[in-house]
Amino acid sequence: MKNTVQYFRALADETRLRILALLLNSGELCVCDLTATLQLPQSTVSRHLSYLKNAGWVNDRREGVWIFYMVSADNDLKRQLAEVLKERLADIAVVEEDIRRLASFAEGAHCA
Amino acid sequence: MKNTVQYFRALADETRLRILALLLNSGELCVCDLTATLQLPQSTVSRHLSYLKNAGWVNDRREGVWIFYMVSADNDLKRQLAEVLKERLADIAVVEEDIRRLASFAEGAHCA
DNA sequence: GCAATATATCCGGATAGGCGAATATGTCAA
DNA sequence: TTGACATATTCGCCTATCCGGATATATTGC
Repeated sequence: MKNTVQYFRALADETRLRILALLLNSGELCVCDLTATLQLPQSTVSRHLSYLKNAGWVNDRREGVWIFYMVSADNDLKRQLAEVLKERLADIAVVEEDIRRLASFAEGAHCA
Repeated sequence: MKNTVQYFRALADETRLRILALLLNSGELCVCDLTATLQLPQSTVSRHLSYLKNAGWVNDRREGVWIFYMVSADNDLKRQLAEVLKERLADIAVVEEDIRRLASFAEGAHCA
């Protein structure tokens, strides 16, 4: 039960929902892409990523200087929720903008 | 977006998940049945019901002295989440016990 | 080793939200 | 109108979590 509550607690925040929407849309992203897309302070983005990781919602992978995050849907509940999020978040205006903004960055050209 | 966050915030608490699991299982229940089943102080149950109502997760209906609560899944997101909850919460030990305890009460014999 | 970049963590301060005993409100029946 | 019961709200207290600037900690290339 505690895990279940934690999964939902992690979803109870606008920034984290935006992050998950972007990751579900793109597969994986590094912190700098997320920071640029969300237009939020780097410490804020990093803190929320750390929260999502602790809650079991994302994994990370280092590649040189960059750390890429991806959604980890490794049980039935998370899998089903991820499906709902992928389908429903895309309708929300802020998320639409985020996805558009992310797409407008040059491919593979991470960070400033 | 604010509504979406609020839906998830309402799910980010063990007591509220237990309440929703019971309501999804039974259709509707009065506060005294919930209090007896959850074995929590009445003020706690009432407070969480009020939270769920504000968040748009439940509706209530008065019948004499009793107030019955039922899940309100009146949009796609809530409908899909309710489906996931109904399927997934039932596996959790605490919820199984709750449902068993509720069933053990005499039918229609509300409250002490 | 040093500079540059990416990421994580620390800090102080604000706010939300949890709890349960006590109390208020609402409804019915006699 | 009074008593009994169901429900809601108030209260003080405590913990979690948010924020973002400042500061650490990688990692890479020179």
